[in-house]
Amino acid sequence: MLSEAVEDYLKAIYTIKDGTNPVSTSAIAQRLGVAPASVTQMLKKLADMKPRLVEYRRHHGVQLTANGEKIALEVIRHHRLVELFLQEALGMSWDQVDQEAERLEHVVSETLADRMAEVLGHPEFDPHGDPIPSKSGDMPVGEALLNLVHLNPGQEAIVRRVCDDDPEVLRYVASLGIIPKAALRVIEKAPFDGPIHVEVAVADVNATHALGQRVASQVFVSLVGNVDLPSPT
Amino acid sequence: MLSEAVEDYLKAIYTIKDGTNPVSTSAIAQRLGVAPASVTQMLKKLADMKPRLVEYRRHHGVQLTANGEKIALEVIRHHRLVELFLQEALGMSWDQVDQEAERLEHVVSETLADRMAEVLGHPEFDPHGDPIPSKSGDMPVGEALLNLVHLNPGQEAIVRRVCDDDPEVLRYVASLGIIPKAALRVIEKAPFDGPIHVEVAVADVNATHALGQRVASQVFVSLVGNVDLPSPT
DNA sequence: CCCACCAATTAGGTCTACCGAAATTACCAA
DNA sequence: TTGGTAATTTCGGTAGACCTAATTGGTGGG
Repeated sequence: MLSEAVEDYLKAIYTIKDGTNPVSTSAIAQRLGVAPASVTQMLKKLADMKPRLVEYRRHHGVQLTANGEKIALEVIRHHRLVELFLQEALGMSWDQVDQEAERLEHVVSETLADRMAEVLGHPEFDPHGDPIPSKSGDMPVGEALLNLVHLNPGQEAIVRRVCDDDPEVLRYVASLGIIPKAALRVIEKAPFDGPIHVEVAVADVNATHALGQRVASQVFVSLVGNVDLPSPT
Repeated sequence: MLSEAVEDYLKAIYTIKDGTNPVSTSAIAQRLGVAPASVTQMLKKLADMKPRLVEYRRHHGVQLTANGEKIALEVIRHHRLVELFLQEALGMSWDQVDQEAERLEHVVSETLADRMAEVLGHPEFDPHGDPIPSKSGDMPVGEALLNLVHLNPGQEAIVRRVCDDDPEVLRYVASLGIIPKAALRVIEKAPFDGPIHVEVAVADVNATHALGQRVASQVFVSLVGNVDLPSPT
């Protein structure tokens, strides 16, 4: 059995990586809230494990090996299944489930994860809209998503994902009706990174809200219907 | 937050203790599967914690303080709620839930435990018949229980608890219909610690089984109806 | 009343995962 | 080509929890 620390590092590397570029020591340190020196040490250990979990070149970052990625996906699968289960089966709010899952992901057995997946009907997305890897390690691919801050007035979209980093933000946007599957339309977008006014349908009533940049940038959507104004950057 | 090790020691002390006698170092060592030296070291630490968790006198064993007992009960509550939840909500078999709960008990938050208790209807006993402490730390008291090996031929009883130490045994006795609430009657008891023949009602059909001492001693019952033969030891 | 024996403790060491400070490396820019 | 700088790594240490081996303490049998 791998330690929690190892699982956390693999997960961090997986979620940070963008394309095939190696991931930097400092990015991992920041993500995990540890000192860069600790990361270097751990990366050396991961690169030396019997089944090599990462490809590591000093001063050039790391990449997961196939083995490492497999484990990262298992941890992520557990995390997201737990999140969804806590919400669906136990009625916990979506701003609580992430931190709970952060601890549970390491101790949930494979058979327990399978039971949850079964009960939930082998779901593809967690409460925040993040994809849940299948048992075989395949990530469901949704449509390409746009950040809400990049929409222009008049555009209509469906909320697909809300970044789960900040529980406060989650609670706030949920109170506005901004959760995955919700429909919204951009009414107005103030210049100079000003607030974005969006109209959201909540219980048959449309309400408009002004979202600051900080909040809007956490929301990802897919466009729907007619795309009015192509964005001039 | 207390470490898992601390929680495990407190739980062990609580479950080992009998009456008000101090618990011995070696008993704890055996229960936790660690060396006695490790226990001594940990007991000193527990006795020195800001809120004292145990009363410890060198060479004379330990006792939990009120604080220590409170924490032990919380851990046990989490453990048993998890066990029951895994069985009820996820259909896991009763021989699997203990080891799963062993890991989950340390990472389940208070609010998650409360949600489970709520969903389960504030249950008083776990799948093996062990009492689940209330949130305020009260242990439900059932009837006084007898070990199955002490019953005499002709006596009828209800199974109340099966010791959860050995999953194999759990699986075996469950296959015989011996689970909490099941009714049974002792048919015959071979001398010299020989097998005990019991009749168990399973799905309207009565079947009799011969249980060895090892197995029977794990089963606890409460007598029902007329007590025929008082036991001559 | 003493001693031997067993339980318990002390002493010294390992392993994991952290840290801060000091040294090193990569890389860009003049 | 040569710095300078920021990112990384090395180095020496800490804390927790465990171990083995050696020692000490309590106590029941003689």
